[in-house]
Amino acid sequence: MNDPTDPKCNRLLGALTDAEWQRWRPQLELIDLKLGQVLYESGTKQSHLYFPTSAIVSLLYVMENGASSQVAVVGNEGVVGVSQFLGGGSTLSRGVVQIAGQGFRIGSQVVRNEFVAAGPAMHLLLRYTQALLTQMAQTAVCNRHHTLDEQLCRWLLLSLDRLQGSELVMTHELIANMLGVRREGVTETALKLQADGLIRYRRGHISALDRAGLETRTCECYAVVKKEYDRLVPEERAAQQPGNKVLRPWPEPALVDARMANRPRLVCTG
Amino acid sequence: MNDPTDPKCNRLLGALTDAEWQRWRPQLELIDLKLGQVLYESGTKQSHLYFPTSAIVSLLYVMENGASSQVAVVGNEGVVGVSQFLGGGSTLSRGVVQIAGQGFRIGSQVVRNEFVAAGPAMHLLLRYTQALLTQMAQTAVCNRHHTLDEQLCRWLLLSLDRLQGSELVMTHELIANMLGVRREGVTETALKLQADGLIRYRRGHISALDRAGLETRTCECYAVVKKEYDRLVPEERAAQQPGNKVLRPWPEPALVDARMANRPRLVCTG
DNA sequence: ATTGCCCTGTGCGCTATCGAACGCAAGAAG
DNA sequence: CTTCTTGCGTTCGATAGCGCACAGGGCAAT
Repeated sequence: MNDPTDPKCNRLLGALTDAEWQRWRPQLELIDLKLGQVLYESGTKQSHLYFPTSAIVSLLYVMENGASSQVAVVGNEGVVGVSQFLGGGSTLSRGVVQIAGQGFRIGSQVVRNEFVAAGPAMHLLLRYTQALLTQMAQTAVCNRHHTLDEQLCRWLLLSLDRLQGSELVMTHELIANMLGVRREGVTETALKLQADGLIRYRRGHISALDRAGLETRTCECYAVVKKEYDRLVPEERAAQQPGNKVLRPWPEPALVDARMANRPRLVCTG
Repeated sequence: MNDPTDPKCNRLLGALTDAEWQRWRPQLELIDLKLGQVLYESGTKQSHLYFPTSAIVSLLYVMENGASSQVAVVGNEGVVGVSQFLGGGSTLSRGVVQIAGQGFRIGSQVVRNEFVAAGPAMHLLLRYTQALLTQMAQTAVCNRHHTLDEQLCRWLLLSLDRLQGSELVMTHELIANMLGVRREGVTETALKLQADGLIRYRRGHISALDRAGLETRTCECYAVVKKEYDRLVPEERAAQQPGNKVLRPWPEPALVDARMANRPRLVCTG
């Protein structure tokens, strides 16, 4: 914990077995992490993983309107860039140095090598795990920045996607528990949606009448998460068709551009 | 997507290679998932993973005061119980059936077998990933339910933990960006903390004077996440000491009991 | 048919947070 | 030294969501 130029004071590097340590050691680079430095950008390829020793890194989500929220913080107990070994290659957050200091970086490939022994099922499950991470992070940001109206629409759409049919058995009270809000708030919003012909409900049954309408009312969170699931978890049986690579490491250019657009809120001073 | 008794209509099961499918198939059990059924409880050992086909499962966080929030939703695109293969064994959320339907379950060991080929470094990284998941989930809940005062204390403590020394270089504006709140809100709260002698600051430098005091002012989220990190990521070089098992799959009984206490908010009807 | 429960609609006061605006002063730059 | 940037303190009105309380009505069990 004391000498930031000693890799072992990162808790993960310090916990490696001797054999692994010998493999990794020659590849580790000591680097200075400057305040505001961006270690990776949302949706872009990353070439290294970062193990902070004395620095602290924030994982930030930045929304379309420029508002941001931290979803996690990484210091000497962790590593920045889990998407490198989970298999997604990129992730939708941004890694920013919050407290200047030092750390070590290592080429992604070195770490990926520790994962090659396992089969495709494991990699599939890990990509799913990354999608789950994305969903949780987006939930955190959504809870912070979006209105109940938007969130209810998001929730309805998420549920409808996982359903055949368009009716769900669900009371306002239960929805309120899930969203973490008051029951009355759900009632009020649901009334608005019903008045506008988007949904209809009766005592514990909600029917979606106008899916497209719901999509216009929800926040970006819905589409962002859905897109990431589609990227990370193969559609239907695509994975079994010959020539269809299971691992598609980078997102579509459109997504990258969209999220790169609103970058300079925390400036890169390094 | 159509026949809920066909395992392949779960997107993950459907994406398995033939060899894996043959291994898993005999172990898969079709089960009915009833509304409100609890698939796993916060902090407890889980024996199976669940692959929904027509059912939908909510991952809920329940707080000490009984308030709850969904942090993710799992349908036929995913699996419930990632902590089984990430290595933590348990997780701090609760899995509740949100829409009744069907799904398949499989013994945890079958899935874990897909992970045995890899070395300890991979398992270490995966346990860290689970800790990261926990942090994100807790952030989501905290954003929903806790006051700015509590959250600022949490943020300060999280940063202090990852720092040597007790001064951080940080402006109110930057903190506001991280927490996703207004700068004025941070100023106001910081003033209160300073008036009470917990911190002191001057133009971009914040010093913690009374750590214990900060801990009494923060929400449960801080301690919960810290405890989970300590459980999942080995302290210092403990992992290299002979006889010290790296994998400690279950949490301390105290934690289990505390989180079991406030269970019956979504009742188990099944 | 009656009873009773649970879901929904509504109203009211309260608080935390927002959004915008402005003044001040510390400290860096010249 | 002066000047300028940047970070902090404060105010004010607006608003979203909270907590509570209660009334009405659908639905099921008896």
